[in-house]
Amino acid sequence: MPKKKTYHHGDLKNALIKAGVEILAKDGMGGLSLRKVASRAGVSHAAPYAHFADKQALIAAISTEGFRQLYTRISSVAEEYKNKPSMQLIEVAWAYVQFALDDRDRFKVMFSGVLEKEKEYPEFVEESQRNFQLVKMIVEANQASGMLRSGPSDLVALSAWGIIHGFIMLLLEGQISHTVLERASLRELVEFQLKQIMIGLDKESTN
Amino acid sequence: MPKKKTYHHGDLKNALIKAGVEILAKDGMGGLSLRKVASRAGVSHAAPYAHFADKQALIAAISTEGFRQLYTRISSVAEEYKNKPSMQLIEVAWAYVQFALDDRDRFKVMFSGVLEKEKEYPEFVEESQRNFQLVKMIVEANQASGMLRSGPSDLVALSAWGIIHGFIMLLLEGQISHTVLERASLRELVEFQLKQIMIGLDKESTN
DNA sequence: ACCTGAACACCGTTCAAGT
DNA sequence: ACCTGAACACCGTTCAAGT
Repeated sequence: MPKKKTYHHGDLKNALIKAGVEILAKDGMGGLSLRKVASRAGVSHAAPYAHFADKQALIAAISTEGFRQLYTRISSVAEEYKNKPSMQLIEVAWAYVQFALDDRDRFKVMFSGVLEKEKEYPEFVEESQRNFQLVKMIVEANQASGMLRSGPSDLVALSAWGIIHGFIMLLLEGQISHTVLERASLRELVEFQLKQIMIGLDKESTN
Repeated sequence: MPKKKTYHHGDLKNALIKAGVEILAKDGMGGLSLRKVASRAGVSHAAPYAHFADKQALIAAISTEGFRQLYTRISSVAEEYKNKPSMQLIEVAWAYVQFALDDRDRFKVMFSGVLEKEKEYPEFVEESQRNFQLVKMIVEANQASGMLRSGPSDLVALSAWGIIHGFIMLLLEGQISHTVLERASLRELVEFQLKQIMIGLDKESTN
């Protein structure tokens, strides 16, 4: 018979990332321990150290993988609405909000400073920059189609990203007041936020 | 002679909050342990449990105290620029940014979901809502003086807060690209962000 | 090369006991 | 009422050893 299994996995490294994402979704950041991740992947508590220098390195890998998925989703929505300039920005923003809501704790890990010394993880930095470049390109397309004011595209991209990112952060933190959330759907709130920086939309859109 | 000291403190509860803030500033969230806080306050590791149900309760108290200080700073700046409508919003936003930068890790604790089940801490909820009400009032004053578009003041307040909050979060997370940070000062970036939602400022302000 | 089991220092939390 | 010291379960990390 063939050698069946080397020890446990062909690819423990990715199995650990996957286990980490699952634990994050179930138990949140407070419940994410390296020992639990190892156990869920079916190996001893010391096995992860063959693939990750420490807990931070696993968190970096989880974040990096998250950025890859975010890029895929955002770029496919941007492509889909390429010929509908009036909707593209809003749909992209909405996809970003959904990404955050789909997996709140992974989003927090990516953006809330759980990962310290992020500079030490070049893949993490690269993936996060790739996402910003994408936003910048989308902003440039929206400036060309007259949906956004002209101006340095990286600064305008920062505004657009910031306004949606701030909204999500306040939302995830439960900082958005009850009365606001009762009056409008999340989708409407996102549109209202974004329309603040879009051109020719000085009318109120929500009451 | 008088009884000298009961055991150690007259007010261990506040001494623990203070010790927690100090450890947070020095060692960050990862270095904040209840045992270290107790030790810094000069008591045994079990003493905090006489004043806080658990570690989360101490974190809630630290956050609540942070919101109190934030309110004090924001409202005093708003008062100071009450008769200078063109500067008020920018100065308030700048004070918010400085508050975050002064004590990055405390800010993260307040806004990055380290505190789970925040609903269980009524003082925390109350202080955070008090801050939002303040922003709303400032927005209303700015609408009255023609600096901000009309519209439901709570939604506009959410936009203004969101855009600055998003900027800070991206900044603290190191997500703002090198090239952007080289071209403009933080102060200029904050102004650029805010001018996106202010009236009659369609010109570019930064190059 | 990849994984295990024992070991160490540290942590959150509980509890009986002391004043 | 306020605090201590011992105890327990859990955690991150290291290391000698096994295949």
